[in-house]
Amino acid sequence: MGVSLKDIAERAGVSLATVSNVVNGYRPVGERTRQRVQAAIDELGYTPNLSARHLRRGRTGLIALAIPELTNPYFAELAEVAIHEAGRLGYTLVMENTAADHEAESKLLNGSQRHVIDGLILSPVRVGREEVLARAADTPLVLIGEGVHDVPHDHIAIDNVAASRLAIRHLVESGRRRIAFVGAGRGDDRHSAHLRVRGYREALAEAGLAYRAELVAVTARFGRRDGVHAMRQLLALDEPPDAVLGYNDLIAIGALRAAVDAGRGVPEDVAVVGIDDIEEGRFSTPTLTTIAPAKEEIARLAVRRLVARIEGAEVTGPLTVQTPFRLIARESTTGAPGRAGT
Amino acid sequence: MGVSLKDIAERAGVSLATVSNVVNGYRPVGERTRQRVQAAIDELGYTPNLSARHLRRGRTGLIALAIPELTNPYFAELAEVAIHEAGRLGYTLVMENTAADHEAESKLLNGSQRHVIDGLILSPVRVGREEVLARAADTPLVLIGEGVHDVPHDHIAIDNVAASRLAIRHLVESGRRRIAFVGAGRGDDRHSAHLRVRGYREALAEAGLAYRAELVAVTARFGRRDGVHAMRQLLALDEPPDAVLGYNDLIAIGALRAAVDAGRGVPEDVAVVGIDDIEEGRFSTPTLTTIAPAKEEIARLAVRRLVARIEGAEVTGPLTVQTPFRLIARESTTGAPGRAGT
DNA sequence: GAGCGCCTCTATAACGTTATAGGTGCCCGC
DNA sequence: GCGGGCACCTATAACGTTATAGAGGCGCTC
Repeated sequence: MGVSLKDIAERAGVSLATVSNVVNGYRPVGERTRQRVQAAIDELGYTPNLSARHLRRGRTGLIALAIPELTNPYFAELAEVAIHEAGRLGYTLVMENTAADHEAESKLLNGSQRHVIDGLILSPVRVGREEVLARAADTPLVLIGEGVHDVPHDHIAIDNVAASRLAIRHLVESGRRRIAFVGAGRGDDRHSAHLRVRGYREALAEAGLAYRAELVAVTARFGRRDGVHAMRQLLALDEPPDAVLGYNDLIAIGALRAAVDAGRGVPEDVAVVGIDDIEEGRFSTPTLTTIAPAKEEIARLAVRRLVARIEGAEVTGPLTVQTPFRLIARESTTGAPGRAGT
Repeated sequence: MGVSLKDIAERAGVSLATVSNVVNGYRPVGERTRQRVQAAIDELGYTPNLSARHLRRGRTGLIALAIPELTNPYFAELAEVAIHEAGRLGYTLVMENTAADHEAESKLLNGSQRHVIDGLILSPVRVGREEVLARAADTPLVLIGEGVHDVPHDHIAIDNVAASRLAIRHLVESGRRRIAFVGAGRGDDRHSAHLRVRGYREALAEAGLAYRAELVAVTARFGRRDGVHAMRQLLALDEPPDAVLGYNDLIAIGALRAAVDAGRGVPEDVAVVGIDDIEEGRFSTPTLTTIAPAKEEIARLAVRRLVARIEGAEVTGPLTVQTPFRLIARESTTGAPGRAGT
């Protein structure tokens, strides 16, 4: 169907191997021949057949980014950078949607797609340390976000405990005393929700504030809807919170909206902080104070690490990389009317 | 490296071809042999090498979904469905981010990735009818959204003129008289922005309202930020609008926020409507009235059509399919405080 | 001026599949 | 008991690429 190396070889009057060398630069080719071959390539419009190349090379040029949900803007933003970076390095990124489903994560991990992808970037939610350790596939794996620690794989994440602490400190400094956490996980120690709760507790202790179990709301998932439900219950308490840290921005936005529904002023009656710095929070009413992780850095680093492993490069430095983050104070805690979009 | 057909063949004591037939069911295989082969497959953990299969079959099993931006929730929601549907049909979906860039769209269209993907779903923004007609690649193409018409390719979209009209009619019925449109395109007739402006004009005419050029705001792009900027200028007019239709929900949300910044009440002073029904609008303050296209249907249909073309199936029915849409009235036009999330 | 090495280039064998053309053995009908 | 047909299976040639081994020509050294 398409134009193949053979066609070019015939046209240019050289051997197959020479054309291949012109295309790949694996072996040097004489200047005159190179030009003749290049001319033939341009004329016939040759593009390499990647299936054949991959078969021969034993690689597919595909890497997968597996995230729990694409409709969470945090992951969409991450994916956008990752796609670009992968392309830059000559790889094609395929998105896998685990939907926070245990089986889906497990399947990806164990490479039911064995021959399809050269490597996997996984944001684990349900899958645990043991499963990662017991992983059968032989392709490189890079973990992003929290969930699994102490495994022999690259791992890019922020320090969730510290991030959470920073958020709480901000609330304490602005005079808040009854601070709630919305979006705690269901029991599993490994999930980042757990780490963020830990940071919350540590920061409360630092500030000399008591930890109250009724102010920590567990949610089934981590969307806006969950934030709304949890916040409604918190606001119905005899002593409702005067501030809330959401597990992520989506939950915080849900909490924000629930507060409005209940007739509470944000931040006068209750301040709200999220984590992720999704664009939505820069335009919400009020705009959302948040902890901003270096998303671009996370995505880029993950892709680069993975590709380096695939290509067998010597990767120096530790397996686990903690990327920076910072607090961005906006209306939902400061009250100072800001300009939207900043 | 991996386990190949050959290994299975040796283990089961049959020929290569037989194993292939067990795997693919191309030719019938005796029950006893089938079981022996299947046992070997299970024992050794065989998975087909897709590169080889694709080389042989001339297909890659990959289809691409090219959208202008993944961080627009509308497209993220679309992509999520498309990924799932593609997987169901045995294809892997790769996301291409055109960033609304002309060159990127053109490259994809003309298959600089010729051998990589079996088909393309494109949401065209910059590329025009002529370019689609002149397309060099021989792989099937399905267009989604507006932008290009009257081309010999499948095309899935809503009737933008009608959608826009419906939105305006809703505003007129609630007593609005100075209705603005935010997010008109820059001059190119083909973009859906143009069609939505047309629907806007038609509906105004129907209602006996005059069309005023100063109420149609052109924006460079279609994000929240653009909505904010355009709305600021509209509100600075001597006679500011009492209602706004945004090109999409993101623009509408920007407009909403700009109105709040300017101290205007929504919807008392100015009503706001968007198009897309992204989840964000169900939790914003106020919640956003919008035109909801049948996103799932669009994504599913696009993938199915494409796969049908790739597999050479007879596709009946017209090339262009218009999918349904409906108006969802929320606080930003009704004022009636709703419950968030609906 | 013969030998050696280098620089180009070629021939060819994989990589793991699938499809085509053929080959068994067995049962059936005559 | 023998040819024909069928059901099942095998051998093998592609698909387009890359890597390996090696062949030819030319200049350099001694």
